[in-house]
Amino acid sequence: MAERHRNPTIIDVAERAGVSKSVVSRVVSGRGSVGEETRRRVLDAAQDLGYVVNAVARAMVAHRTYTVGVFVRDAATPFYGHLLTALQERAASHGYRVVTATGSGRFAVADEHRALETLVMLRVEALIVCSGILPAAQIVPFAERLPTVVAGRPETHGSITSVFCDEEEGGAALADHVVDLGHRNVAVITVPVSNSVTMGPRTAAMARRLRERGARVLEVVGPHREMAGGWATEILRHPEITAVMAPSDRHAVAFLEQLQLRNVAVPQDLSVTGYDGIGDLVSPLIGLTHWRQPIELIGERAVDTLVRLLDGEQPPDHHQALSGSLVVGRTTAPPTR
Amino acid sequence: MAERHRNPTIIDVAERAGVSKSVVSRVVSGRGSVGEETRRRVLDAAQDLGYVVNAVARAMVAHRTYTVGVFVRDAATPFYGHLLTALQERAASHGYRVVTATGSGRFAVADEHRALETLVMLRVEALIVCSGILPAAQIVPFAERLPTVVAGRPETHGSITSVFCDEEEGGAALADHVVDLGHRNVAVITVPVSNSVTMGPRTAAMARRLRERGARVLEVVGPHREMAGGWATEILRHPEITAVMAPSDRHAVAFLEQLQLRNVAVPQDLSVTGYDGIGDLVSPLIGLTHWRQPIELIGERAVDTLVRLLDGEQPPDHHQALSGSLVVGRTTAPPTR
DNA sequence: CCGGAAAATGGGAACGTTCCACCCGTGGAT
DNA sequence: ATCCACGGGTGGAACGTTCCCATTTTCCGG
Repeated sequence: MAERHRNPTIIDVAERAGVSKSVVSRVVSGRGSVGEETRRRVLDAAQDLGYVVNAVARAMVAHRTYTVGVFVRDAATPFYGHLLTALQERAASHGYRVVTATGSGRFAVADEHRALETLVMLRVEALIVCSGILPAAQIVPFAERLPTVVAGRPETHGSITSVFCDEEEGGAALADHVVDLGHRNVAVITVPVSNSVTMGPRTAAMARRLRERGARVLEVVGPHREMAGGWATEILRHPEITAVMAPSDRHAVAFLEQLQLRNVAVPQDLSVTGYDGIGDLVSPLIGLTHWRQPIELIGERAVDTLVRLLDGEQPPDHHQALSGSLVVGRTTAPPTR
Repeated sequence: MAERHRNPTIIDVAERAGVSKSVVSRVVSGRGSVGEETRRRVLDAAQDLGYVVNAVARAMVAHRTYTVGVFVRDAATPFYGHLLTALQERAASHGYRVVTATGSGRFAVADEHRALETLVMLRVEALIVCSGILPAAQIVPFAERLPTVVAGRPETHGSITSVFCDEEEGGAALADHVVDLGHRNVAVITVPVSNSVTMGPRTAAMARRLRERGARVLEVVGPHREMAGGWATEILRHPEITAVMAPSDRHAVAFLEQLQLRNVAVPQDLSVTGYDGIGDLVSPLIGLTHWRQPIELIGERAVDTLVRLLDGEQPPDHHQALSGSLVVGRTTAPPTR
């Protein structure tokens, strides 16, 4: 099935209006000149028949789809959800459509490769990759084929342009904030770089700066948020710890839940920091101290850069590092012990 | 520009493999029989040339795009973000791709019409409309053209199938919960039906059930979350009010923020309820009492129904009302006065 | 060793546009 | 009167597939 009533074509309209298909094409595509009277007849005929241009046929002959492909590993997370929306809107304002391909929930390289391949099949004109995980090696073959921008994380490979928020800066700023408050024994929930190109460097930066400033650091390895209970147990075993730095807002929230269950008061007993700045949803009410990434800006810049590449221009910079900002909430305070 | 190096075609592959284009077509599309040795040669040639099937050309001749169009008014809200993700994943599991069209931020009917028209241009095979606002009259002309499912809200128009979560049930259940706790003076932040097909009925149901159960109801009209300060001022002017019911989780959170600013303790001074169940992000930590809609299930059902329609079957039901569930958190308690 | 079915291959039309080359009047400049 | 430019119009090729039909090759039983 699924072969519905055939859509009217340019030829049907031409017949009804008593002109050739060329004229109809010129009317609907807006290029070339057509007599006023004829134009009106064509428009009427199109209206009567319910004619709508077929973008598929148009794309085929024009060799252009006005579509950019977005690969996002997990659109369900708020960070990527926001980013996706920003990309979509900005692309639309440039006259491009967005097709999204998602990797599988499980981390399967083959699967992600297939998702990217699908985008190529669809003849997207450019690629935006949003994934803190997909390794550069996977992206390069596609980047050689299509203009590609990696959004939300730095990417050092030569042929790829990336738009991101400097992780060092954020990690260091948060660490400074914590040390400035007077904390000397801090736990950092670290994520191996091999696990996330974003969270790895940022937690590394936190730990480094903490140490530079003379604080003692307890590193708790914790990529998965489900392990928050484990972090809590381990951290609370060290009573000297007065502050905990999480690799993301979501990690921080998961950890806060655990503290709530254990009746640990925040920020009296323990200060907690996050990272990302996902939405106004959590922040104001919970008042999480965090480093805010300008998600919308990242999305806009990524699309703008891509459009420039599509127009044959060189992007101003291969690595566009944007600045975030420190948001001081109510989950951090001077230590009480 | 934007006319990059031409992609290799089936013919290039055929030449290199020393066969006709028909053979290549059969190999890459998997239909028809090809000799083992030949198949290998073709595959090798394709690999060498970096050939990837052109879905545009394929769609043109097959009259199928394997694409469904999703119209969502504002993808940035968590509710629709979740729904979108669910739709995307379910569609993928059926072999369909998803193209999203977004209405403008401002409420402009013309704009939304154009967004839907774009989807028709792209020859999506079916339509999923996610919008608590777009009126049925706007949808009908498209629904007559393409199989259409409205997701997330009831739709009474005959030719449209809808998958939603019964608003009456949720509103009533929440009202029962509040009355059962002993509240007798309750404020409901209502939304006019003209403003939202979902929030209107649900707040109406809340108010009705409250009255049926003998409670006094103060209706505060408040479609926009930015007005939360106003609601707080008005409600706090009525000291007899001990509970407040919001039309959505986001409204509830905005209201909670205001209460926090005014040092009103929840649930001691005031009980608060939400509606939607957006993500595990807010709920566990804030512990908002709310009616949970099965967002993923709505998405899955919507896609499944659409696929059935595409296969020429009749959907089991024009209006698929799903059940939500009451989530009792820590923002509601018996009144203390 | 032959007939014939089955498997493998090739050629061409079709899909719905756009674009190009061309044609036909009309009217102003030469 | 002739020429040319130009607005307005026509028909056909091309885009990259798939599918149908014709043709060739293979293989098997008699």
